[in-house]
Amino acid sequence: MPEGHTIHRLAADHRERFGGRPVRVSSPQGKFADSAALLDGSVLETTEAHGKHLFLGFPGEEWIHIHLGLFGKVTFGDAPAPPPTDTVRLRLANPEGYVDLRGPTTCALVTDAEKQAIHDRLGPDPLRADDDPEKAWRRISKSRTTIAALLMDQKVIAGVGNVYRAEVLFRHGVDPYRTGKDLTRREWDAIWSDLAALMREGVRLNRIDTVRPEHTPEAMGRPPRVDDHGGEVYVYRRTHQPCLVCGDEIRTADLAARNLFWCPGCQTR
DNA sequence: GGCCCATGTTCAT
DNA sequence: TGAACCTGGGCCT
Repeated sequence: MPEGHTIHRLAADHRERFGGRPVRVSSPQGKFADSAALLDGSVLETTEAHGKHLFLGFPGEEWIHIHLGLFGKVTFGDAPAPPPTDTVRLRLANPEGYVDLRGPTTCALVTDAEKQAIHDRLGPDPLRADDDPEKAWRRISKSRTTIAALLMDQKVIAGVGNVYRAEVLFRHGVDPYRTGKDLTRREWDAIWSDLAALMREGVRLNRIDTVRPEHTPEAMGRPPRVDDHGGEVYVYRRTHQPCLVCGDEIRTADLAARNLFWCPGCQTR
């Protein structure tokens, strides 16, 4: 379930449960074993998220760099920690609890300079208070690529994934196939601030909800429904279902090897 | 048990 | 553009 909100939430949860104290570090699965041994028993000093990248900071400006990819999962639990299964890439533990990381694309020990290089190649993140949407606008406003593809490009904007991409375009009535060049400054500003608000709410609730109160099935006089991925959304994975707002059939298409979802009735701008 | 799919990214062609 | 990588859940037989 990894879009940017998940990673920012993980940064906060790791800090709260393990920050400021020594942690046991291990890699039952083995791929991170050498680095785990180096860090074992040292203090987790800080945590940070940028887009979908998570950083756990240890003394000596050493960081565990984690990227969940499509499959990565994190499980927190209270002590006593159960014996780890053989897919646990990283386990952190202290007397109160543990956290297991499975299936990440990346789990590596990096230096401060290597961490900085990662920040440098990422675009601004709506969840990082000091990040500047202007940086993203400079690229978008010059690009002939579709806005749907640009929103997924982490060099342009960091943290947006397939769900937020689909949902924010719906909420602004924007046709996903319009190009970056064609977007107005006003539209971009509205999209950025909406993403910041939606994703902040995503961090708080640890799920993606994008449906405005006036469009919930209850408010629209329709039967209640449950999305199969934990949040309430307008278009993501709702192919062939009627749009909550206009009733048109939600469409899907392949775009750059990812599934795109949109409502042809609402997204006409 | 096997097959398909997924909120992601990188590398080879 | 396609394959590869990392894992688990759902659905099929």
